[in-house]
Amino acid sequence: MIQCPRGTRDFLPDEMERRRYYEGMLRSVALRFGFRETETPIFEDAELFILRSGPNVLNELYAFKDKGDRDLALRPEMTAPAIRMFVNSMSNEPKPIKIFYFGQCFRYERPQSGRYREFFQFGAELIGSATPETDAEAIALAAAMIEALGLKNYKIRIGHIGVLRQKLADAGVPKEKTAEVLQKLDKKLYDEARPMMEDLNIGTGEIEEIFELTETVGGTEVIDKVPGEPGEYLKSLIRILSAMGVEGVEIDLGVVRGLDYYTGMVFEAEAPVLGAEKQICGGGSYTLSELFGGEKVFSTGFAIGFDRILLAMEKEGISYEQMGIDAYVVPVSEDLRIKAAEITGMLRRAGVSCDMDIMGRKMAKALKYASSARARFAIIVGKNELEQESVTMRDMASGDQATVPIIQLVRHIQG
RNA sequence: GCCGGGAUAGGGUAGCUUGGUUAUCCUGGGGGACUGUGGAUCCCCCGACUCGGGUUCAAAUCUCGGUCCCGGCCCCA
Repeated sequence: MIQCPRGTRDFLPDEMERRRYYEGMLRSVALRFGFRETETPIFEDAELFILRSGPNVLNELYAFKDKGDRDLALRPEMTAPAIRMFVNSMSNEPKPIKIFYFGQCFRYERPQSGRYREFFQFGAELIGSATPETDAEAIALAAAMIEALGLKNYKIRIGHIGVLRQKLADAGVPKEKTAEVLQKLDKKLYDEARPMMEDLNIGTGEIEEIFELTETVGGTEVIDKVPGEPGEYLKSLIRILSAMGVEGVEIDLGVVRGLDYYTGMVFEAEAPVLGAEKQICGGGSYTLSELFGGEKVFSTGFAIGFDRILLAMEKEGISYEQMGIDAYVVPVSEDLRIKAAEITGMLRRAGVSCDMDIMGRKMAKALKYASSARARFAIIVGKNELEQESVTMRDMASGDQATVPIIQLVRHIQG
């Protein structure tokens, strides 16, 4: 038996229905915020992902050559494709550009809880604007999406990469070492960061100050401790968020978001129920367009890990009620199958979701099937009722039955 | 890439320590008892030892390897 490749999944009808339901929910929230949906290819020129990434990214890239000897890669994320699309064909559109997308991404990683090799992301980008309002829009959208799904236990943490970057630069950390130091600071590996900075002749006092900055964590009141322009920026960001009704965010200057294309605000959301892989959302402001041959344009974006957030909801006990169909048509006897087909066709044309027995089952088994198909009504087509151009309509939940003229059937089902 | 735990019908499981007839039970699926009424009962049927090698008279059971799953590390655009 052939099974699905490691780290991938089949989605059976019940689960697929649930996923589509919540996906639709996210989509409608994004639309409500004035974002418009886009879609980019699942594979791209490998260059697109290699340009801005370090060796780790490369190791986990699903890259291959096609028959035309082109170097391609399955997308590991969707921000780069979105910006490529912007540079290719949207750069003359009125700003700001607000887009969102949903789709699968691929990373060759070791699967574990909430981590797959094929996984789904729901992301949004605001392109061409660099105001605090822009960042607030992104965070507010992320928060509204998480709220809409009904997740209770989550935390949004906002940082500003400019603070640490500035501090490191002032302290004399050379540009090419910055990323390395930031990486250690992100993980709070002070014992490793300290000798690294000592080697760069950074004074002990300054190292302590740097460490202190990464420890600036807490409610919005800690903003006062954030120095300089970033502090002012975060202040106005929080003010806007609060005006929009987004409360309870945390400030955490230790949020560094690993990679070095972020330029200012960065944020993450996590759901503690998930354990090791608890991050459900991440984003920030960045400039990428010039890397892909466009002008330098400021953007803010984020992505929600769809699989993870669904997992978190499950762990919180948020249950999803499966949909059923409106009606299941069952002929009483063999000679009425054509009549049943006729009624089924009529109902379907009228927009009633409707199914009928196609296995030649007897009535008892057909009703049983109707029940497992979650039909609201069974439409029993029998000789006696047909004499008055009627059928029996059975409420599957209550068992109540009524004789209904065929011409009124649609109305009865929809009412 | 590293560490640990696993894999028995579609789903959930017993058996494995101590190798030995036809691999247990529940559920599910198909048909029937019921010729015009479901989720009840009874009967019949379908359906599994993850794959490959080794030890042995004999392997679901012991052993080695592959694959996949689960938890964690690394990483996380």
